[in-house]
Amino acid sequence: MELDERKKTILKLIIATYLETGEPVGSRTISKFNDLNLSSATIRNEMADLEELGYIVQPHTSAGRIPTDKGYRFYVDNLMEEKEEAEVEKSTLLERVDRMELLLKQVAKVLAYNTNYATLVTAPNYRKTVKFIQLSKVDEATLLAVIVIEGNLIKNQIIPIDTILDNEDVLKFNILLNTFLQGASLEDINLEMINAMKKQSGEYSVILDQIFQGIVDAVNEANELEIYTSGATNILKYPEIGDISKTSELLEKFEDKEELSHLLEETTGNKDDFHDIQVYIGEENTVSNMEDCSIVTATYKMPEGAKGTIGILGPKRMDYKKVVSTLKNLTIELDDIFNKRKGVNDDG
Amino acid sequence: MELDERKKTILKLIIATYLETGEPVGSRTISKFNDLNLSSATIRNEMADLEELGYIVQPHTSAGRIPTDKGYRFYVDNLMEEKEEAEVEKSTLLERVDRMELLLKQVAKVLAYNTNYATLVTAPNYRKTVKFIQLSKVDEATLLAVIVIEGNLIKNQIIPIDTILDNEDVLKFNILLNTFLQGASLEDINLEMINAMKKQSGEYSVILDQIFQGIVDAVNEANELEIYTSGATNILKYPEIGDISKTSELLEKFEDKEELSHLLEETTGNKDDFHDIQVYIGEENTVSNMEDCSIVTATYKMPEGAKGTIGILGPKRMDYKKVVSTLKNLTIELDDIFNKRKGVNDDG
DNA sequence: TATTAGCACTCAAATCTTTCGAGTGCTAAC
DNA sequence: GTTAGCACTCGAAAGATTTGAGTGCTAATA
Repeated sequence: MELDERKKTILKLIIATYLETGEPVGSRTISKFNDLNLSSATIRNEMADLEELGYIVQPHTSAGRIPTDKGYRFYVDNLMEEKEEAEVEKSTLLERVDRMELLLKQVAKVLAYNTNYATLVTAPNYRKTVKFIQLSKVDEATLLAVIVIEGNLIKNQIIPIDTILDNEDVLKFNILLNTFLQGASLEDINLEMINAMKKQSGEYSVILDQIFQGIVDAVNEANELEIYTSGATNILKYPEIGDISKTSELLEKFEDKEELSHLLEETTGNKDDFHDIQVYIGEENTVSNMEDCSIVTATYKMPEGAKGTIGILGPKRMDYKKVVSTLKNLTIELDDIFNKRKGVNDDG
Repeated sequence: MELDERKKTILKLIIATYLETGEPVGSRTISKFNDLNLSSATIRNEMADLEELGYIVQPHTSAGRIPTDKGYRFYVDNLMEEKEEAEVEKSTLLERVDRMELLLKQVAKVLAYNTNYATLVTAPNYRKTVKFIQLSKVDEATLLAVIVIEGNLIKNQIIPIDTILDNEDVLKFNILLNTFLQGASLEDINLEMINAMKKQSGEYSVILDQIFQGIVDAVNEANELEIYTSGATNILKYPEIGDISKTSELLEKFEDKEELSHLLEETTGNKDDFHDIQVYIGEENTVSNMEDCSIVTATYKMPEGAKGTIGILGPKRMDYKKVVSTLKNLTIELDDIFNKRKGVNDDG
């Protein structure tokens, strides 16, 4: 059965009211909306239909109705109109920063602050290439390798060495490293390349090994999955999770970046919607312990087609309207930073 | 009234039992300890005395006794004998790391893992001096400043510039910067010094300003209070906090580094005990919302007399024995790393 | 045919009642 | 000084009662 207009209106009112109050919504409450002009009895009949169709459910016999996952889904897809442009306060809290890492951390923080939910942001899946590499002699026994990745992700690595090098040696290494590595993507840096470098340099085989080890370590670190989170403690504010042990599990899960990556990886780039905002409601989340949560994700795009994900984790009874519009604005702002202003990812 | 031996024994048994079970301890329970050979009635009399003296209290009329803050204090100061060396499993989980920052993060983590409490570690209050500074040209419009502080704390700063510099210019700046800044403590880097450098360099006044700005930013960042925390979610496991809103407040407080610094700052270097282990019980904590917590702190020392603090935050009903001995071992290990092995703070 | 008033019914939540038992304090005997 | 014995207390758990929001159904109405 298709939902007729009236059923849609009623369903929308039920869900909107429930989102506000968190209490099961009764027929009387709905019948009070003036523009409807229906008695509670009529609403009851409609509600019975909506329940049969699986959009709402009674937590117990003599209670009002609350939305099911299916109900939320219908609401998000068909009923929820988005906030008027005027209503949405532009955040503009993002400062310009040069380093992608800092920018994304900031995004997570601002978003958590604005929404009062837990937020997570992944770095874009762009092909990370070495922009610049610098080996310096800190003291007789120590080198410092600094690797700047495209997007100004910076990795430092202390390399203890046995052999004493003079400045000229270090300079030579720098030229060697930059010749080979500049512009190379991180995946390119393999044994083969290292061997080629070794061949070219000839001498210093032991120390070269130490240096390469350091650089490989740094590169691996740079290649690690980067997820920035913020507002984890907001999870404690979701009363529907209730049980402290459940909350605790959820919180721990939220701190486990490995787990979070699973949460987000399926989301990136499924559709080609405008900013690809997606909502995962309750059981739609494949990760365990998240049945009582919803996750809203958005995709931001970098000039070369690389994409990253921004996610908001909240209770099912989440202010979808606000979250979606906030995310939309944020991704617009981000795209702006990445593309027009030629900021973070400036190739120079 | 002084506590006689028997009262001490009974108090110790009461507290030890309570630490284990978390339930109020009754006279019958204590009378069952063989080596005591006293009836419950006698214990009751003694308990009445101990209560009058303020060491224990009844949560309600017909319940057993639980320790007061004063009781805990007496236990920690006089009754608790520390764990036998044999019982304590050496952690040895600390890997050698070159960078102070990473080491301290690891300390916090290992400690949280071992104790199941929330932990916090402050960086030592040593006079931070610049060990090495390196300016590099990343691309035409961007410089990268890398500053290595004593202890191998590394700060990176991206400096956007307007003027185009050739490599020789950069080299000149590097020499200039290192000449002035190497060995300088962070406090030394003030306007006066910067002006001196400017005078020496003569030209490029605009770009020098940009560079100095970047370096000052990085230095300020390095000078910021550094506190590393771990195991915050363990707070959720303290049942005595109970209320989720209280727990939540505590958790938020724990994530606020500013607040934490207050918590620890009074502790450093009060006494000159062996590793200066201190216990703050309940109301003894001046920070609000922490009345139901205890904090155990220890001091580690660096060769030049700099000190840092390691703290463990747990419920009042905390395993003081274990925590104190764990902290003792850890500080010994840390002192070992800092002093003997000449690791992290190696002056080269 | 759709809507509604009316009414009996349901059931969670709040409140009160009862029971139970661990633990106490006190007294009198040892 | 120690202990057995006993009356007493009071929280926690379990059960009983009340309340009220909400339902479904039926019969009357427009």
